[in-house]
Amino acid sequence: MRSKSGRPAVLMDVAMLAGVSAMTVSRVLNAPDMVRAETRARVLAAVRELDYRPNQAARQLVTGRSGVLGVVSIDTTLYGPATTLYWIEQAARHAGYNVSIASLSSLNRGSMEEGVERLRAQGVAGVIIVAPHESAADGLRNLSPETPVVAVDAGDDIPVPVAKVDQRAGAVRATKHLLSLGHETVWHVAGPADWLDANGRIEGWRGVLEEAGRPVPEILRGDWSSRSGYELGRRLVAEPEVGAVFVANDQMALGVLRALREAGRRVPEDVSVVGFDDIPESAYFWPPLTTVRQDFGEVGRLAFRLLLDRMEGAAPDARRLVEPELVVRESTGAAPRPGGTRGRQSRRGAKPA
Amino acid sequence: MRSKSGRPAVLMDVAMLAGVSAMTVSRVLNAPDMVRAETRARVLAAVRELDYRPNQAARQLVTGRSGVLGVVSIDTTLYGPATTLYWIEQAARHAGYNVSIASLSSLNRGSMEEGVERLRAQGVAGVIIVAPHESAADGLRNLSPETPVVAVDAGDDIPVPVAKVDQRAGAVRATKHLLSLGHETVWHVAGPADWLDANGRIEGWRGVLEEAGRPVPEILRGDWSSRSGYELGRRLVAEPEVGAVFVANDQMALGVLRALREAGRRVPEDVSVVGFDDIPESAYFWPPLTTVRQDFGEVGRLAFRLLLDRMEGAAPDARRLVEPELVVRESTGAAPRPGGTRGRQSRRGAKPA
DNA sequence: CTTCAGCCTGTTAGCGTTATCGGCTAAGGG
DNA sequence: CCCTTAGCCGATAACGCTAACAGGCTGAAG
Repeated sequence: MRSKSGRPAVLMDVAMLAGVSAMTVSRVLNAPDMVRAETRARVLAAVRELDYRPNQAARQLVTGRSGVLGVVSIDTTLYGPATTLYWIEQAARHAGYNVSIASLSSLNRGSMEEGVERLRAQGVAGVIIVAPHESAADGLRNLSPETPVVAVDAGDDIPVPVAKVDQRAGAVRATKHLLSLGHETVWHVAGPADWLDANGRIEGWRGVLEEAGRPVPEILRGDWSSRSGYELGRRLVAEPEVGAVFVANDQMALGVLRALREAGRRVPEDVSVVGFDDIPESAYFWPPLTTVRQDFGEVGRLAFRLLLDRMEGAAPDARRLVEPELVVRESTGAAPRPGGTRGRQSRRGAKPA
Repeated sequence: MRSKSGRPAVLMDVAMLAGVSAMTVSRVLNAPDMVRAETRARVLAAVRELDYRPNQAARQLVTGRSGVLGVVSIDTTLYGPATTLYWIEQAARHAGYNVSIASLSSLNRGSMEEGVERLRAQGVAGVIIVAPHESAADGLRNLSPETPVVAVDAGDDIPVPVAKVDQRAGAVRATKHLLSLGHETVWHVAGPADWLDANGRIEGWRGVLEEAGRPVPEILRGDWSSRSGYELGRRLVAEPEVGAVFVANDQMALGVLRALREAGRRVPEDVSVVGFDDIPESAYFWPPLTTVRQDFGEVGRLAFRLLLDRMEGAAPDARRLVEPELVVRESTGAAPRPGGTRGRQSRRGAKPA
């Protein structure tokens, strides 16, 4: 039943209906054990009768707790950030928190700080930052410490706890996989220069090649999009000796696959390709893509746990890594035997218009 | 400069530093014209000096306005909802609103109402619902009208304004395109039964076929995933007469393409395929996918505008459609001439293991 | 019977902000 | 010269809730 008068019921209305004081109603809601069962039942009945909902603003004003946490994020349209955000929200809800978001449309020097500021003005209890950029890391450094903050996929040199996938380890696995297949070296289509993820993958890839004493080809820079993967792929097919490519995400890998096919290079017979992320579609690429799976869900949950620790004033050391996993499908295969029977002809110009 | 004592500055601190009353400070912040320029300057200086930030909870408590709006959404991991959410947030921010989210993990009868409830308890000024399900529509019907609510992609028979893409029109375009290419009829791989989008697309598709007097093949139900598209695609290749397929989203279309290729059916020579959504990757499928573009950004902005109207008590009639657009790429082509020279051999069993 | 502890409930006083009204000053009109 | 008006500012009282303390009641111990 709705409130009798127009306006929604407040604590006092419930108290009067139940014949108790306002304080008792408050207690029933916040510390039920402290009130006698019979009284409690009467109050609860009144609550239902009036369809009473506590006013969060008033509660927050007096307790200082808002029960809301903020997520500032870059481009939640991308699969990774979107998935991370989703799982943060799930975890937060189960712990009784609501989440407010601030999406950054661009990432110039101050926009991240401004996002945090907006959330803080809202009175959030804590903030999770999903903006794996170098420049975001900059912004993080001069953040006032009043509000607990944790970051997702940020660098190691920032003053807040970080939940991240071990990008380097993922790249290492991808590169070693390719080497173990007999390829002499591995080309790399990387993400944008200011993305930490992109750089972590470069480091892992380069490390393996150097350690194995292999030549390190020049990096090709993409922007995560299939379009850029395609364009870079066309540059790759111009080099007949390219036999293995590690692409920094699955979308770009899709573009690379297409460029390869258009040039008449077979995958994996002529060229092996590894992606990164394991988006749900990549198992249905042609051929199904070997890639490195990132568990974004785990990252989201971990980030939330770190924030919770932080908000409860727990040890601030926690800074953990989520392990990525190589999932081998059909886009990688043994290197063609050098000088083998099957000529590695570069069919330049065979590309259909 | 931070506040001198530990705790953050409040209105009164500013007032004392500026030598005015609290009320004057409040006015400077909310109605600057009402205070003399010289006083205003003094107050503003004090605000900066103390790094004063108004307490939103207190403000909300007294004004009743929160400046926050809520979005309840199903699976923000999907491209459509994620993009819509992103643009809602952009629009909201520019209008000075913050946004809180409530993601639904499942959509049983009450979960949507519960999501709205959670947001309302937070004191949001309005709610946008992104949950294009039949069951969501049910939940919408018995929503108390205290908080303004608008929906995205909902049915026409619900009591709130709706911003949506004209799914039917999109399906009509896709189907007519296929028919105009000479195909006798068009198969349809649909989305889940309780998704309104899925049903709108079915209606458009069926309408065109019936109007043209063509046979209406049985619908194949998927779940939006590439995996389901693949499985359904394998059912399709078992029918040699399938020459044109309209798939309800691009991810499933990817799966269908793969099943077709595995069975040795060429696209578009043997089978034409049209998708829906135009995700960024679909231009790089093999072959590039003909599809129907939905402007999710426009939908998000429109939804926000409708909500704003609603919150300001404007006319509640506004219920507008965003037009989808057919983008023709290379996955559709002329139907093979019936009984033509090029045998339409169904190479069942040619699928590589 | 008194006393004291322990449980339950009520009273009071804010939390930080804005609405409302009223007062003060200075300028303008009669 | 007084009265009005406009412009600016201050005092006070909410907004709805909870923290902290102050009782009242019960039953058991002395």
